[in-house]
Amino acid sequence: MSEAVLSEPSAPSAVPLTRPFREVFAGVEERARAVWEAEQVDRCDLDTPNPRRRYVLGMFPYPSGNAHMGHVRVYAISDAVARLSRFRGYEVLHPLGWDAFGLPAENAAIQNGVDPAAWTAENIAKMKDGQFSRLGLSFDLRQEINSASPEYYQWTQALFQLLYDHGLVYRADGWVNWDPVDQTVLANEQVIDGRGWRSGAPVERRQLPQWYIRITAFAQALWDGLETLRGQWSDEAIAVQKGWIGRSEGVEIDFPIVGDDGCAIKCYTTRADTLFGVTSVTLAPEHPLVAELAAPGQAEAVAAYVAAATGRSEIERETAERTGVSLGRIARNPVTGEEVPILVSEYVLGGYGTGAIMNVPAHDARDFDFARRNGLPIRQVILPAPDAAPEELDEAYTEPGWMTGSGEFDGLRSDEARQAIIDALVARGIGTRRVNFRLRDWLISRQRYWGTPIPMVHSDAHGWAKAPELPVMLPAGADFSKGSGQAMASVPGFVETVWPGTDEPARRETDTMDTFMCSSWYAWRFLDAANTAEPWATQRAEKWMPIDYYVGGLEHASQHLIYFRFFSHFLHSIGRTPEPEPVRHFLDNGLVKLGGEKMSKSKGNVVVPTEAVDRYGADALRLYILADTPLRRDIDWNDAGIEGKQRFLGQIWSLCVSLADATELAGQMAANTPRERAAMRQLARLAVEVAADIEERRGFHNAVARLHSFVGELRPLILEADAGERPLLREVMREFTKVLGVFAPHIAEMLWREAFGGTESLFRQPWPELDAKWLAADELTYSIQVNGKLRGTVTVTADSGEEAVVAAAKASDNVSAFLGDKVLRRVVFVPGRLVNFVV
RNA sequence: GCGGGCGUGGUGAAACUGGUAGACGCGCCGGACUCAAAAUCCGGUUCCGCAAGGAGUGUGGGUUCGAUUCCCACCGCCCGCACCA
Repeated sequence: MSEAVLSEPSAPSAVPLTRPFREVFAGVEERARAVWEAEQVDRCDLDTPNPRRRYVLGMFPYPSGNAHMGHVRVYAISDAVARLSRFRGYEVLHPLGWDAFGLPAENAAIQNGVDPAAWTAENIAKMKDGQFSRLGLSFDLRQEINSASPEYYQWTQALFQLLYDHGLVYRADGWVNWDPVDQTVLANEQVIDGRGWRSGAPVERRQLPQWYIRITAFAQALWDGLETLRGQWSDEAIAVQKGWIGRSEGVEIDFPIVGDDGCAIKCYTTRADTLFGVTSVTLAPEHPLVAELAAPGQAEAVAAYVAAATGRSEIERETAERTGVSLGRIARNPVTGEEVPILVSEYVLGGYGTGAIMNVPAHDARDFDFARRNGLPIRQVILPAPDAAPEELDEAYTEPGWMTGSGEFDGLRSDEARQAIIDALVARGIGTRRVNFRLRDWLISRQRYWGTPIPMVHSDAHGWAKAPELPVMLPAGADFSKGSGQAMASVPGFVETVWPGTDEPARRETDTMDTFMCSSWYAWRFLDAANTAEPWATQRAEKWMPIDYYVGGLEHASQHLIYFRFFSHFLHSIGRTPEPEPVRHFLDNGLVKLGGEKMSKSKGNVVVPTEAVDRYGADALRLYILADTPLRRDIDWNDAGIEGKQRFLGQIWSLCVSLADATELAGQMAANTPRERAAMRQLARLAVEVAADIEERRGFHNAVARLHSFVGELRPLILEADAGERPLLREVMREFTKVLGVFAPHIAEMLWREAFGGTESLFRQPWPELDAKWLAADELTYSIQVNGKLRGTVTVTADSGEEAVVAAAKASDNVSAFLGDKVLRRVVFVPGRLVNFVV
């Protein structure tokens, strides 16, 4: 084998060009990487004066220790964008970092007694040096970050305190999602179908004091910002965000309590048009007035109901029957004056709106069930047609319609009546227009060790204060035997401290932050990873933010991207980043599956990237993973597919090698023969379309298809070329290596140098820019239709006008036969495309 | 239930603003090279038909000279959220 020769970087001419590619690819790739390393080709100048700049970022990985195909897909995409951008004259920031806090490291510590920091460092080394490094990704590792290092998390802590200073952090006693297996509190986004997202255990509800970030302060801004992303984010990604933010417009209505002057229950509704159909008012079990309002005779039943409901898990409550208990009190409908009972039921959510609702069984499916079950009246106030009569309902009528039984509003369309009723309520001071969001504040406390310590101290006398010195170091030597929540407290000397500015005793917070805190601001840290004075210099953010292309899975659209956007909006509001939105183009990629199933170790259906690299090479792997399947769809792994890509690279290899000995072109690329002109046209189109496929159309798979087409067109030209044509064809293939390099950088670099005599890296070269004339064909093929049916084609010179084309079309055999002696009614002429005769 | 995506050959898919449906890949078939095989290369590959021709993008309708693309109704699949009043 030739590896011995190949691995010697000072002997570039030693690449055995005449050997078949599949025998030498490993050496070619190794050598290309050695060259890039030696020449520092992947460096980014963060202070560049170049006005053309691009920030290309793949979501940073969790260092599990094993690179998987999902990583390959993300970085094959980001690297293609990065390399194309460099060719096109941009200074490109394309960094790599590690999302290094999180549960697996801690679980390893608990189970095997290893130090989470050591475990994590080892995994990072494994992934970086043994796995990612073999893919030929153009990262500038001078910007590498590790979110679990004190150099990083001191700034996570500083930003937490900055949020605190702006009133965006608070501590509250609240109902939280408690994961009984992982022994921690979970954010709403981490509860999936009522179960913990990692443990899968049914989540319990507990009331505990926790730290929250007031992301709801930016709910409207986050909602509005989505419209600015249209066309740059997929509709699906925007829809997921909208679902989480969940904006709705409605009205809060006061329902006075009979016999309790001045006390009223506020109910939120988006359906003010149904106000005359209210037959009860229902409070959530968590509603603060429940215990106070319960009539003496009902107090015991109410207390029992509330206790049962609040003790149940989310999943139990969601599937529960629509039971309810009367409080024994009466509310008055503020417009009709009618008296309706007040109940408590667990299907009313305590955390949304006012925690109390008005029940309109006739026009809300849930209220309909509730009324049926609890013997409440059902009163129809909206009819499906203006002349319909109210009738016994089998189910709630929730569509718009025409008003009835609603006093002065009868006969109006319900959507008009809604506004009229709201106006009347507002005018009489018993209602307030109100916008509500589903988005909740972000609970960031975690009863875990392996995370960023929350930099706060507490004293019974003074309450809470920011820890005065950062970082608050995560203490080494934790004892995990009493559970994760106690691990930090177990380290002697950690908890005990003093109240800032005094020598009075105080205690440190022992919770850590949700790891989504780390990933909410990492994009800014890449801009200034070595800064010890501040998390980043503002002028760097001015220069590089927002991210131009952000690559990652759609599964992060609900959590990470909400928090990330929140941080960006906040940072923008205080002048630390130039635009509110952090990401221009979000390239959301699908999964890599095997046999239609998600790859997983437990199923044993994993294709390991390093093994694929061993067998086929990184270039073939990267080319394959971008080919055939559109960006957003899931790939179903297929060995034959990657074999095909290796074969394709072999064809390119031998084709380029066959031209290596042609005379170097002197002067401009001028084409005189038909073969030369054809080659120039192919190259011109390839360069333009591949760039557009990637930058504008997200069509990576179409870009790869174009490479195949190009090679298919060029091969016969090269094989048939005479000696006079070979220099130009050599030059065309030399330019082609740039396009190839976007996807398969190793082979491209080596062909550029070894076959075509490049002296400086391929990736320092400009993108092929050819005269616009090569984009225009000199002949055009028109399709000829008769009555919309294809009857033939005709090829004419490109400068032919309508008359000439129509004449040629009429004359062609097949067409004239179909036209016969029929009367020509109309001729449709589409320039450059077709002629349609209507007879 | 609500929101989003999507239905095209044996298969992954393409068709950018309505204009030659199936580019490109995989597979399959045939051929060359070979004692043979592998590898490689060349050709073919929507369906019916010998052909001329006809049919064809989930189903039914519509708009149009012309519809995979636009509109209406329906069927089916996938994903996300899910008692948000």
